[in-house]
Amino acid sequence: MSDKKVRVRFAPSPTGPLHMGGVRTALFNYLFAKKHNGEFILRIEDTDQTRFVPGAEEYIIESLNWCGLTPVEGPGIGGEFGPYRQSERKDLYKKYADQLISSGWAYYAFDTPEEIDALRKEAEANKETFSYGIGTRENLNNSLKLSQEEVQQKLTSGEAYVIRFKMPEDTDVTEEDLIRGSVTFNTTKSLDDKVLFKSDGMPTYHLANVVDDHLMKISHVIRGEEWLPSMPLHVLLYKALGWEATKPRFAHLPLILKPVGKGKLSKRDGDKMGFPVFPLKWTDPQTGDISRGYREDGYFPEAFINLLALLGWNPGTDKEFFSLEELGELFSLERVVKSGSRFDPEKAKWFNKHYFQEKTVDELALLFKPVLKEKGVEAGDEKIAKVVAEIKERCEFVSDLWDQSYYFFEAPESYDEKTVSKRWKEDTPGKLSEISVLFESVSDWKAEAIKEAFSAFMNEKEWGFGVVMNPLRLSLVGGNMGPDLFVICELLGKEETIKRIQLAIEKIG
RNA sequence: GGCCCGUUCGUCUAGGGGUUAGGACGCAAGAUUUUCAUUCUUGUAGCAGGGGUUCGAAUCCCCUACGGGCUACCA
Repeated sequence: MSDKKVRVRFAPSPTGPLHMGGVRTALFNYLFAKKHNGEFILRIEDTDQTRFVPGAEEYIIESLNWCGLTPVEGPGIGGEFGPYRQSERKDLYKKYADQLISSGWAYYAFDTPEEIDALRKEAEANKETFSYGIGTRENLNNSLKLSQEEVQQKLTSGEAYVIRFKMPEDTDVTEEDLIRGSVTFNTTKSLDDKVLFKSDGMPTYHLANVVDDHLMKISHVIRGEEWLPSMPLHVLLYKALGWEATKPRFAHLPLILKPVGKGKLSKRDGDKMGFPVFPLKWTDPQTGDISRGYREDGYFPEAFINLLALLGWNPGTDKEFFSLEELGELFSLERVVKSGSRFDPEKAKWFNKHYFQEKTVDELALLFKPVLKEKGVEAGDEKIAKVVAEIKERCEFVSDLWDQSYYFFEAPESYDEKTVSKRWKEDTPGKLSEISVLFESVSDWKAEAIKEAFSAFMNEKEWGFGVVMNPLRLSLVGGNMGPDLFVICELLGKEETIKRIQLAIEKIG
């Protein structure tokens, strides 16, 4: 490996919200940079103006920020290799395309999209695939076939053209992938003459990405496996442009697959199975469709990062929880697995639960307050903290806090039917009435004291604890959930506890 | 179809010639909690198939099957 400074880039296209697979690509780039004291750069690849989606770039940047993957150079940040939006670099690419033409590595092609489409359809009808390149280019409408005069005439008359790469014949292109090892492609067998420069004056991804990586001194190209088939084209482009000596190293990451079924993870899977596939909530500006996000679903960014890091990478130890900083110290491309990973939403929850449990009661109480406000509940900080302390361990998301504790803030409106039929006997109302009388007499309303009084009373009456405790819980909570019964009594307060017992006797009967 | 990449418990993975094939999620059972959850313990389950190479193959090679990606004037 060369000893030049490590500079990596995350280069998304602003065509919509960033997929969690994209976030993982960004993460691995970021970690690789951290590991090697290098630089992590954001570059927006917006060479296709027809696919521009308003808000997508902002979404990408906000997502990276939420995850803590902050670039050192990029749009809105600056840097000495800017601009970092390809649309703003438009004027820069043409000269490289021209250079390739004069050196014989590329040519003008005047075929219209309709003509190519027709050829494609024709081939399809014969169960063949049309490929513009070796074997077909000599018979098409381009500067290889046409005379110099004809080409010149078309050019000066302003006829639309594209510039295509002239793929050399029968050449084996071998390149070392940092994850997969040596990969070889034969040009004649698998490569066509890709368009480098479009008729609208913009470069395609292939040209822009090679030119920018070179100009931005990118040392390592770390991207998804879907780019592996175009690696030989890019390698050849570096050669054709005379940049072989400083060509970056390549690493192609395995894909994230659907939890069940075939194929890579898509937006639909999330909708279908009830988990987010995007880091942040996204509202489609065209259709108004809403896609849920990890952030809005209550995941902590550290959990999201942790689960993403372990999807396709592991440190070779049994350790499973890592901070972003730890990951930056441990990461290596050698330990990235080669095969695609199925995403498991259950394990994602487990990661969040871990980080949830690691939060202090005060931190969680702070997160809980806005939820309470939204529910129209007024409660003092002290009570909120006490409640959170009691129910924390049975929650894995901030949203669970309310589900597990609403009865501390408002009396149950209904009683769980199963619990009623199982625990509420004929003599229950009578027993509970006696308990409420007993509670009236408890002067020191603390869990310990209540329990003591209750136990003494139960022993004196020779009643079974379960026979009374369960319906009592039902009266206070509305179900069979919650922490220690006497703690609930204490937090509810004497008056409210007795009120709820009487309410349950009335309502259940 | 063509090209390329891949294949260890249901899932994420360790292991890279000699291992009782290890861990985690999930699931199940037990313990504990006079209740629910937590927690703890135990269990469950895997080298895609077939040929080689070798004293010995999950591990190296080949074939097959299966999975995945790409095959646009999209990235």
